[in-house]
Amino acid sequence: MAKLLPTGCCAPRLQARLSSEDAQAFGAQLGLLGHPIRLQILDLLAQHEEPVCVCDLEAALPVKQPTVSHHLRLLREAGLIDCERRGLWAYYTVRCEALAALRARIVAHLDALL
Amino acid sequence: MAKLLPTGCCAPRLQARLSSEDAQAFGAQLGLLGHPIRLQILDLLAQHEEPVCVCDLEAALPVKQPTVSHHLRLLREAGLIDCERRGLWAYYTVRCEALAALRARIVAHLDALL
DNA sequence: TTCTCATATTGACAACCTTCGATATACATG
DNA sequence: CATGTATATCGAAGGTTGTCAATATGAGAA
Repeated sequence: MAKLLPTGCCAPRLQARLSSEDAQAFGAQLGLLGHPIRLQILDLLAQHEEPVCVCDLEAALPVKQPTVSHHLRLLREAGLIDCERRGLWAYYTVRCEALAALRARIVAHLDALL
Repeated sequence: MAKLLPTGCCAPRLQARLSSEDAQAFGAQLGLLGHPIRLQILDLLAQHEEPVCVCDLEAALPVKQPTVSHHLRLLREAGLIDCERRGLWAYYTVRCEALAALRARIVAHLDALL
């Protein structure tokens, strides 16, 4: 008589609810958020109604200007912040709607795990 | 008379609500969550009441066994999952309380940005 | 004990990320 | 025009992370 459970362990066959593509996309969003400088940038922008310019961000952060610009670019490409040029200066603001949407997505994903 | 605004731009002086240490810690938690394989592992564990063994996870994931073990270890060290050995097999479960606590922390942080 | 199997760990390599100096771009002013 | 300033981009160095083959560990079976 053949063995019924060749591997010996229990489960019938696991299948992911979360596809690799979805996991990739969601993971990328979480990963983008999961960086201390980017978190601090969002925090600095969020605590001021008025747009904040790069030199002020640089002064408040423990990294140099090219690094600030780099993270601002990533946040901008993710749609989480907006940029507006005024003369020499570049002023940034949080895109509240985008952050709220991301928040909702995160909450939904986490709730699916409970 | 001295120039009042040496740099020329507006803001008085920005100060982070979020300290570098807090940003580091919170970023690390988000970063841990922000990986497709780890998201899929949590999803697979969460969708089954009963503990799931490593070989079943491996079969459902697009990476080899040592990589699965590696991510399981990270999740375990973060307190997000529990491990229980039964004979040859190792069975994993999500720690719902820990996930719920993480969820609450994330929601609180994100709400502070809106 | 010896064998086998499931999982963990090690070690090496590759891929990716972060950072910053140097440089480019763009705008204002003289 | 030339000069100065704020920000963006480039390019390279260094560090971290992900992956897997090989090996170790530990438990059950013979």
